[in-house]
Amino acid sequence: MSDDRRKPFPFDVFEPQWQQRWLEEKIFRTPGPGDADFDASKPKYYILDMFPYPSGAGLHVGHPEGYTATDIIGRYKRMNGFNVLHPMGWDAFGLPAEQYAIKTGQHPRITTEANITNFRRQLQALGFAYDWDREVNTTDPDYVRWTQWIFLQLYASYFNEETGKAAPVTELEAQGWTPAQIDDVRLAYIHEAPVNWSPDLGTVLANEEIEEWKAKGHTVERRPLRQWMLRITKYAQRLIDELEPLDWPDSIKLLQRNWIGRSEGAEVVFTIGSAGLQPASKTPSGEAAASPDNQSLITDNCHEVTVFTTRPDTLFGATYMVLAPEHPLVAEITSAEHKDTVEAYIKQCASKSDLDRGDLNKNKSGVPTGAFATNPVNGQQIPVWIADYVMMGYGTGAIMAVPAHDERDFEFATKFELPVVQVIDTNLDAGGTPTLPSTGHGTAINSGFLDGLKTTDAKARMIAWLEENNKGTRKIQFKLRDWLFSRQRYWGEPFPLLWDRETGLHAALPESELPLLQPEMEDFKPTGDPRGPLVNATDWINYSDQYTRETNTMPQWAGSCWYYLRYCDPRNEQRFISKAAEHYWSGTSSLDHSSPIPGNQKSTGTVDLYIGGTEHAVLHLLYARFWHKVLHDLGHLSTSEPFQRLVNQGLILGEDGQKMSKSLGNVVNPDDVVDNYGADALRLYEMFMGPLEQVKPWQMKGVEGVSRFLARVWRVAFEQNQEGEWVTSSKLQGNDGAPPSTTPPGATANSDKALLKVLHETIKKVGEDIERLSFNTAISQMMVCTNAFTAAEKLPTDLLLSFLQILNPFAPHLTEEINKRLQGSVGVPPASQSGLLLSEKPWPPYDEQYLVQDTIELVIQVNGKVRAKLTVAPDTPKEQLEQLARDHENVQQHTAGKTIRKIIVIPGRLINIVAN
RNA sequence: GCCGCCGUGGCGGAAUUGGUAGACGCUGCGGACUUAAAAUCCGUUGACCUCACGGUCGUGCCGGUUCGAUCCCGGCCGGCGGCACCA
Repeated sequence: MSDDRRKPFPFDVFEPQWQQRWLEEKIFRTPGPGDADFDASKPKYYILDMFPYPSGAGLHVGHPEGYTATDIIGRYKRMNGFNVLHPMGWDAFGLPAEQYAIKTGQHPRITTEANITNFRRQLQALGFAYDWDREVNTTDPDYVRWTQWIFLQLYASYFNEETGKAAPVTELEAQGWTPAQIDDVRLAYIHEAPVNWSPDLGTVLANEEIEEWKAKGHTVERRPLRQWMLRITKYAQRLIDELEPLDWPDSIKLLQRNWIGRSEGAEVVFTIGSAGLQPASKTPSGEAAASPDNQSLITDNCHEVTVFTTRPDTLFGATYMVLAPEHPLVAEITSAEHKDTVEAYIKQCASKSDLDRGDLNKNKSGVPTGAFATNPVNGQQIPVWIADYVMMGYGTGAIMAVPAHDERDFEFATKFELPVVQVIDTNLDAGGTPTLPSTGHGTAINSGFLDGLKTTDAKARMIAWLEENNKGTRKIQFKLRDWLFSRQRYWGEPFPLLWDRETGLHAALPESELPLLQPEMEDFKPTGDPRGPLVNATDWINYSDQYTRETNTMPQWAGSCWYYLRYCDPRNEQRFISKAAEHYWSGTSSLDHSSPIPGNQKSTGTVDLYIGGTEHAVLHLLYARFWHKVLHDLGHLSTSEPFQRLVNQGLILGEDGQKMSKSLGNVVNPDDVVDNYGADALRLYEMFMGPLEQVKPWQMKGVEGVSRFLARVWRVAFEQNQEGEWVTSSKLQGNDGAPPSTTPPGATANSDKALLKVLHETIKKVGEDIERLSFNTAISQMMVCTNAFTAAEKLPTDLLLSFLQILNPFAPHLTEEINKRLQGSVGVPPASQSGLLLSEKPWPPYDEQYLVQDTIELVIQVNGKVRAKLTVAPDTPKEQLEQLARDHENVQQHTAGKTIRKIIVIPGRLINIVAN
């Protein structure tokens, strides 16, 4: 087919040429501290994309959305004198590569390399101004080395409760702590607990990952295993508090806060009579003196159980107690007559999948243990049940049930006919019987010394009472759990740890032996052995006569937790990042100049602007913050947060308004769009679709629209001659002999004045719109300007050159090509004189003098409705405007028979006549 | 169920501080150029009434504040996202 004829301008020829030149001449190389051409006096701007996982499917149109946005901002900041760090890399470890390798028998390194090559080609075909010299790959041995080094920092640290910071465990050694005691506080520790084991994947998964893999059809079950954990819970409070000053969307902050799930309340200690005992005649036991945290056996017939509650003020309303089926005390307190039903129930719960346990929450189940607990506040004997609506993983795995004021307890109490005692009056004035359960605040009743107190005061009073009487303590509880950090995979960073064959103790691999890479293996299929496939690498495991190697590997999150740091100093062999690079790119070096960019003034976070999808709102962004804080505490980083400003791009839907998916056949391939319309058109369309953060559907007709716009820009500069060749447009007017300048000349003719006005309005608006990430309106304004240029009979070339300069960040290929082709004609100096590319030139200033208007249009309203329009000089006095408005024919018609009460004049906008 | 976000023409969207609703683009319609088509260019395109001047309605629905509300407040309806027995 006549493919060439369809191309409205020869993007297929010049786009690859420019991409090649940018690469070969390293136009977008970013010098940093230590480089000969580094200028430390320049302000820095660090703009970051969420690096992709290089899947076999290649780039998706969702990728270039965020990448184009950052590219525009990066190029714009560069033109404004910033030293811009805008890097790209690969999050290349991961289960899909390993699964694919198992299926095809090819080593994951080979497929990963092939995928990266494809991704790099696709990104380079879009003309992004990355500094490819800083490319980072998480599977690269030089990168793995420092991931493992950072893990060893965590391993060798503990959380000092007094300072609220991480510190080396050597401090504790000096204080005479034993190895076992130290292992109890390490930020990286080994723990045996029920985990999410996937038999067909042959690995454990983090809680956060379960859904993703289940959705892909894999099974996940609970199974107790020994796993490496990271003590992120120690940072729960700081992860909440230090979120506050960040320039992140409120919705994402909220998501993180909810995920961390802070609850204030109290722990309350109940005593439970031993198995078989019937409720004793009221004997409030006051002699328990053990720590409330310690649910230990006190005597042969007496146990203590601690519960967590956010409503200690309702303690008088606790009518029964529930333990999680997995609670360690269940077996001990269960009476002989209930033993069979309790054991059967526990078994039934264990076989339930997580899904069932969640789905069936409408229908509560449980069985009594036969034991009774003593309510510490009134000595009442209350029955102890077990039920799976109480979970072992949160709080203490036991609750006091207050059915009158908790929906779940109420439902349970109703089903099993347990007593309900109201202790909060939520509508004192109304007087009627309140509908229970009532979970709101109110006034305490039936509550002894709390009666009459408002909920907030009652809580405080009860906590004070509990603490005075050693029956409980104030407690802050978090939903966040420690991070399950080990995986039973081949394609991940091995843990740099050793096990002593004799003592069974673990130890760090010496730093000098990093990186520790996986051994070459033929077969890394899941073995069913929960130690993972590396267990089969017998030579590799045998470290020495004394030590064997740890066989677990790290999760994919490990590499993405710190990649933004490595970009600052990617080839450093001495450290994960040099001090100088860290300080400069974090904006904390003394050389850093105060900058007018809001995000650059405070140095809370290293990266000035981070753009990516919402899918990482909690996991990656929480993990990276945690690692950053540990490294900060240990003195390795000067900032306390990684990402100062965060923006989430909205999902791009298919043309049918549904999420793109292979099964729906609505997936748009970026390569096809580039082939048919060019890279500039794809970039521009993705920015023109709508606001960056919004979810929006793809429309191929819209791509054609922006392609037409680019063609119009091209035809402002060029026209086709008889032979069909593109030659300089006859409308372009060089200012003969006058020296070329970066700013347009003043108005030389009346016809130029309107063009100058629209150009300078455009320069102003596009700059402002880039700053506020409103790319769609910036493009809209550039279309307005182009339409004016197209309509003009004659156009001074300087105006076009200024326009190309501001369009360059959006459509870099087209603009460079036009600029180059115009050199040496129509008043443009030859390339030999001004060799700079547009991308290397400064952003043009706009001139206020061209923006002033001779006349303005005012709207005249009568009672808020537009009745007339008025064209006047901008400085027309108010009195005159009022008179003009009154005199207007149409206004008089609408005010006839009415009295004018008031005239409101909004300068430059409107006049509103209030009449009735 | 709880928390959060969003509802504007036939479609994507604009209106930046409460001040002309619908910029810009797509689609549709009419025209120019062409033997014809494509491409390009010009005009038009919220609904309704009117020959016209002009008028009425209109930003999910109902109400409020205001000279004036897409924007602020209260109550509903619908869609999307997150969490999901978190005590």
